[in-house]
Amino acid sequence: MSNTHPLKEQIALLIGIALETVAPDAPVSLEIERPKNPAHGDFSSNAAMQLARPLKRNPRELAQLILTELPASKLIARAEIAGAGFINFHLAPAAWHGIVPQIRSAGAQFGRGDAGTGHKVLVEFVSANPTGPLHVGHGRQAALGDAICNLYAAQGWQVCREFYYNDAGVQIATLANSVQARAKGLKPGDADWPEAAYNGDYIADIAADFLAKQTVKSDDREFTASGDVDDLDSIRQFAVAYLRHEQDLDLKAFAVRFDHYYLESSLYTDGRVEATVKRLIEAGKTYEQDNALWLRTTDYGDDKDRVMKKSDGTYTYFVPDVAYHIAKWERGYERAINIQGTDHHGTIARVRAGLQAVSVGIPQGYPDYLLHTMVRVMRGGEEVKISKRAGGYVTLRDLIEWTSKDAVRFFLLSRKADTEYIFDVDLAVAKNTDNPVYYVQYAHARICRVFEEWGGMADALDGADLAPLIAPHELVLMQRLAEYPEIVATAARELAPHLLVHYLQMLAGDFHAWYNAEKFLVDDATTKLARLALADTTRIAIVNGLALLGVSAPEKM
RNA sequence: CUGCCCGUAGCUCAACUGGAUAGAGCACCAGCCUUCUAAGCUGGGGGUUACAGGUUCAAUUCCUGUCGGGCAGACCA
Repeated sequence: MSNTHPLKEQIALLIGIALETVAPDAPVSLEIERPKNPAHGDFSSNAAMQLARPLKRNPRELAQLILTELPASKLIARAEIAGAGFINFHLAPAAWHGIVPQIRSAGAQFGRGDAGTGHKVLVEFVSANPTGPLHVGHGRQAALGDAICNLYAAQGWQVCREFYYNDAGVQIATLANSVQARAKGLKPGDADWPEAAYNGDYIADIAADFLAKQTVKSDDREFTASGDVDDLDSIRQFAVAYLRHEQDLDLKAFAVRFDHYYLESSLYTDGRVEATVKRLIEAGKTYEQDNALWLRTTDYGDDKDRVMKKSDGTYTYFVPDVAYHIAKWERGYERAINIQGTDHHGTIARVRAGLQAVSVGIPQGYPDYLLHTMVRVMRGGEEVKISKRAGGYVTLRDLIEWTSKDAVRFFLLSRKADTEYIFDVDLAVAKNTDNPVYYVQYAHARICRVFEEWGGMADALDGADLAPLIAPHELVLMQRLAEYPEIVATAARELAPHLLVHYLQMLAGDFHAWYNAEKFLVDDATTKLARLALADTTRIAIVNGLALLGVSAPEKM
């Protein structure tokens, strides 16, 4: 199964043959479009307009020549010239019927492609430091990251889902101090409470478990508390393990899993940071000034040079970041995608500069970044800003508990990453057409209900005569279904799952309209089987599409 | 002050990366249930694509400038 439009390619082929005669030497980028206006046919080509200038001829005349040379095909009902020189193709209904058995035999494979076979991609997302529960922004990352991984896997890529975190920096020290203060019985606001501290209630929970000498186990570590309030190292390790476990629970509730956790501290212990600095110095891209070591990031388009090694001898944060990305490259990931908040955009230029400066063959745009904006939460007409668990922010788990995993995923994926999103909790739990996730799932449930009512075996639909499928609603639906593989491919390429969300809403809309206009389980057996086959095709696209988004497709609602 | 992102119907967003008359949903108005889920569907009004130039057969899309919003701009992470 390819990831292109099943019919578009065939039309392009026909035009290509005609062009060999009309304009054998002129370079034309053969793009077949699907016109927005149905009157303009099913497909259209602007080849004649592109050729008008190089050939110095009237585009409509060229279009006529192309039409004359176009090989005959059963697919095309008629082709005509329109507007400034568009060639519009109206397809025969039988051409659309062809996609139904094609999709049904592909089944779960429908929409998958092999463009990425043999290639490895690493997607880094969430990457929250273990200093508190995941908030809604992490939720947006988790939804985006998981969907993008699914989309790439659907194109044949070998995907690694990676969670990177700082387990030893300033913030972890703050965490340890906060837990220690709680363990000593202090509370936020007390005179001795540390100035830089985390104030959420969860800190008190950690302190209590630490004193009780509990053991905590997370996906990537396990630790038993010493219970000694003066043992800051034990407190730190316990708190990190505790919060990693909390985050695991958050991720589990969201049905997101990671293949690998990567620790910033490991970059120091395994010598990668030192090695990176050495490489940069040897490449002549550094200089010393004011007792600090600087990297000439301005050679690679950055605004100003950046300090790598501070005058106190420690490294700035982007040095391990560069070392980490060299490691990604050396691990064989020819493509790396980082999903982060827009507040990180300042780091892009310097990380890429560092990767270029080491000259180890890393391509210029490595890694890719997908930056997302803030999520605000509305409930009962008011913005929700605080939560019981975390204090200052709404957590991912709050949101899932108020609504559902499916709604949170679908909603957070429904907008381009770079637009701000307002999450409407009331809408997410609504059981009506206003709620887009419900609308799509409901279409699926309706199809399942029809099949239950029918009671036959899906196999009976193989080879069904599809000639009765000529109603406008049916043609629209088949046209929509044929677009699915392209949508998946584009959503992957553009790192834009919202395209798929949008598509599924359109598909569900087409189905609901058809369902309302025609009864499927009619007396005429041929018509009945044809309609059931098309409904089954729709079911496949909805199930496959929702699966890529990490959203379930219930059979009953 | 500088850099990046954004600006499309009253609201929330699309627009196949330069195509034809800029599309959906919400809200508003008018309709549709002896029917496989009305938990749904059909129709209608609503736009100088922030503004001004430019590039070309064609601009919401690309370039320049202006205005408005978001995020950054430490030897912080």
